[in-house]
Amino acid sequence: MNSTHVEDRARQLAQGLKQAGLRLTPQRLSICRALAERKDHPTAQALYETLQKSMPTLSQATVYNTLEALVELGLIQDLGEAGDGATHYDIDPRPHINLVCTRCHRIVDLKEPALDGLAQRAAARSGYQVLGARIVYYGLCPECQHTTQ
Amino acid sequence: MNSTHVEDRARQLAQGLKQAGLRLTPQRLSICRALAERKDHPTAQALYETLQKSMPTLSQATVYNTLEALVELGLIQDLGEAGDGATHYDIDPRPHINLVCTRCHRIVDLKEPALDGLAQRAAARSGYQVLGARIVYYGLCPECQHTTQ
DNA sequence: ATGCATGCAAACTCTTTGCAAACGC
DNA sequence: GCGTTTGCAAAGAGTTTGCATGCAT
Repeated sequence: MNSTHVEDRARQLAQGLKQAGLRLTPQRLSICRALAERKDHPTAQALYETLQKSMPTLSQATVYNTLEALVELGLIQDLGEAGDGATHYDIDPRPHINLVCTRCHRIVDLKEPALDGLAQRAAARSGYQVLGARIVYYGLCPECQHTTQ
Repeated sequence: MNSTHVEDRARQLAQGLKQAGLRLTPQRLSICRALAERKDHPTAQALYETLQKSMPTLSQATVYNTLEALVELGLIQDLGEAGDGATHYDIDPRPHINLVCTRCHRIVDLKEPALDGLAQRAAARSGYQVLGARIVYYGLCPECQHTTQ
């Protein structure tokens, strides 16, 4: 997870958008770069606030639109909300478990081999065309278990 | 899934609330019964609208509060939103796959033995106290795959 | 040059909140 | 009777929308 890796990932996301026929605007590039730099599971608002520092005219709509496009392309995951009412995104599109703390709203990833191929099997059994996954367990993180409130 | 089963399930939910120290109000009983009768994965609003016919003074807050209590007790599942912006609930709390159609917003359940014990293993590996799950694949249902829009 | 994308701000919808009245236990 | 729960309505927050302007290709 060095800076080269971050740049590669940003390029992957941007290339994905381009190959889908979307234009590579400075805003979209910035969003892809911001996503690749993130080590957490940001919300649209969090990305917007971060990006606004270097791009004051950026609008929320652009952030939401770009995230939606990336999700539909399967390049990032839409994790739903984490107890804070806002949708969180996962930069890693590979199937894995997301552990959400409903108290501090932090999310950690967990590699889980049992999930490999599960989406394909589910698709075959149900007839659904599966476009994305949301494998989330929610509860309390180790830290929040030991706090009174 | 006959009417006896529905009544049993409603009683289970109500008993769960009672054992948690919550009072068995007519509103809560109605919500439990409405949940047990459902064969789909309703939103809070959908339940509210259904219940309002027989209980005109019921407030949205009560529906939201009761659903939140049932989720925290692990009696029902909070599936997050299904592409329509509203949170859907699953009456069945056992671990299984939920297939969400992002076009018609229908949700189907899929039994999946690979999920058994997964929550416990994830909890052990991560230190999280796991209180609930949200195992969702989203995509297009067989019907919506064959519609132009 | 063409038409997709952006910015802006208002609108929309789901959900939550506060407080007085009602009622389960 | 006590303390929780409800109802009501307004507030709150995340997200979406519409349209004129701007820019990637």
